[in-house]
Amino acid sequence: DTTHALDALSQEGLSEEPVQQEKEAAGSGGGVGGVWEMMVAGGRKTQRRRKNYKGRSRMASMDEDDDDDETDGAEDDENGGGGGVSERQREHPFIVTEPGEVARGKKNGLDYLFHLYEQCREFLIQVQNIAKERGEKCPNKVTNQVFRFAKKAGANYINKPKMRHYVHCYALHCLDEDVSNALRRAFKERGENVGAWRQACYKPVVAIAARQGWDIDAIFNAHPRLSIWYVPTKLRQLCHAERSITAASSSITGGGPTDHLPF
Amino acid sequence: DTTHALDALSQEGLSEEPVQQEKEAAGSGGGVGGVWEMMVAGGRKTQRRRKNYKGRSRMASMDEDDDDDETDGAEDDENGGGGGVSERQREHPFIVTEPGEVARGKKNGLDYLFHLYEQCREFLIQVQNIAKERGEKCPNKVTNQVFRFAKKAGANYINKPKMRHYVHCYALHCLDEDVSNALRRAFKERGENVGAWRQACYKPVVAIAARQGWDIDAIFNAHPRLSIWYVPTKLRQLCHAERSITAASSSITGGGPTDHLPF
DNA sequence: AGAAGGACCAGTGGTCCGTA
DNA sequence: AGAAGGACCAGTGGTCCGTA
Repeated sequence: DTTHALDALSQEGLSEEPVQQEKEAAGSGGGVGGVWEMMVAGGRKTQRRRKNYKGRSRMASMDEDDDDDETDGAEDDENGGGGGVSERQREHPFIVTEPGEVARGKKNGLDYLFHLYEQCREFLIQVQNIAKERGEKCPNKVTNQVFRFAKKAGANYINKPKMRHYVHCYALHCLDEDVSNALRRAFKERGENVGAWRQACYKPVVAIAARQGWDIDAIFNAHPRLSIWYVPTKLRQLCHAERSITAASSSITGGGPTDHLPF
Repeated sequence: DTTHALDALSQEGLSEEPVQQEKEAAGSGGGVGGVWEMMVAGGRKTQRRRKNYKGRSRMASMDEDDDDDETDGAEDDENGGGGGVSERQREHPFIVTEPGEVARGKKNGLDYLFHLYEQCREFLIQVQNIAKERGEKCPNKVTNQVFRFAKKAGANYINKPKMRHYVHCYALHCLDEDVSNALRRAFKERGENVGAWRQACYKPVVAIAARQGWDIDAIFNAHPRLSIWYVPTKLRQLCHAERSITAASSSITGGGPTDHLPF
C-alpha cells in the first residue's frame, strides 16, 4: 500500500494531514471486548485534526490533543444555543489535480479524495474485525456503522454524502487507472471544475460495463477495493439506459443482444 | 425440484394448498415494465386461498376468486371500526411430523414448513428477475420487499416473523437432512411440541459450525438455498458462545484455537 | 399452554437542500 | 457559482407482544 505517502497530499488548514491516527487503532484486530473504546482512546496520541473554530466562543486549546469525545462532544452543538454561535469549519473543496500533484491553496487534490476511500476501507476492516471478534454480524460494505466508527476514531473529514458523491470516480480509478489519469490531466488542462470532472467520470465506467456484459454490480464485486462500495444509483441507471439503447440498435443491425463476446 | 409434490402436504382449512399460483407468475422473467402488475392480476386464476371470515360482517362470496386487492384490501381493517368486527383466520399451527408425513386435523407438517422456504426462494428469484430487467438494485436475500411481493402474489400465508422464526430449522434440513430427519422422528415419537423441536434444532447446526471453523455466515453462504436467508441472531450467538467455550477448554488441553483441521 | 403474525422500533441507505 | 455535509425520510431488519 502506498497509502501513507499520500498523507502529505492533503493541504494546510482544515484538510491538512487529517489521516494517520487510525493506523495505531487498526492494530491486529485481535483485541477483546473493549476494542471500540480502546480505539477511541488510542486515537488521542498522534491526533492532528484541527477544528479551528472561527466563531466567538471556544477559541481555547483545541489544536493538538483534543480527542476526548466527552470534552468536545458536549459543547459542540451550539447552533441551538442562545449566546455564542461558533462556525464549524468544512473541508477544503476538491480541485482537479493530475496524479501525484499536490493541491495548492485551500484546496484538496484528487489523490487525497481517493485516499479517503482507502481510509474508509481500513475503517471497514476494523469494524469487521471487531464484529468477528464479538460474533456479531459483519458488514461487507461501508455502512453507516463504518462512517460512525470513522467519526469516533477522529476522522471527522469523512462523511457519507461526500463519499457516496464520488464513488463512480473512485470506481474509474480502480478499474482503469490509465483512463482515470488521462481524464484528470485533460480536465485539469481545460481548467474544468470538480463537478465537470465528476460528471465526465460516468462515461468511461459505463464503457467498461459495456465491455463486460453490463453487470455493474458484478464489476464492483469483482474488484477487492471497489466491492465494499454500493453501486451509485445514477451509475446503475446510466448502465441500464445505455444497455437498452445498445440492445435496440444492435437488434436492428442484426447483432445479438449479448455480443460483448465477439469472435 | 420436488417442490410440487409437497403442495399436497398442506392441510385442509386455511392452510390447505395455499401454493401453486406463483408458478404462472414466475414466467421466464423476460417481461417488461408491467411484470409486477401482471403478477398480481395473473394470480387470480388458480387462486385457492380462503379467508373464511368468521365474524358477523363480510360473510359474502369470498371463497373462490377473491384476489382483487381493491375489493378486500379496503374493508379488511375493521379493528378500529365501530360496528362489525371480523376475525381474521390464521394459518394452522405446525406440528412435528416425520419426513413425508402429512399432518392431520387443523395442523401443518414440517415438510410444509420447509416448503414455505422454497416458495420464498422462488419469490426472491422473481423479484431478482424483475429488478435485473429494470436495472434496479437486486436483493440477494429474502428481504421485506420479497415478503411484500409474496403477499401481493397472493401468498398471504407467508410472513416475515414466521419465516425468521424457523430459519435455523430449515438450515439443519439443508445442511444435514439425515440429522434433521432423525431429529424429527425422535421428537415426534416423544410427542414433543413444535417449540421443543425448534429449540432442539440449534444444537446440531452449532455442531456443524464447530466442524467447519465456526463461521456460520460462510456455512449459510456456501449453500445455494440457505444463502438467501439471514443468519438468525440467536444461532450466531450460540455459535460464538460455543466457540469461546471450546477455545478456552482446548487451550487448557493444549489444542490450538483452530484445530478443526486435524491430521 | 403453545403458537401465528400485526405492528412497532432503532438504526439504514440514500440524498436533498440549507449553508458557507 | 460551485461545493461540502447536516439532517431528514422512506423503507429495512429484527422481533415483541397483543391475539386467538
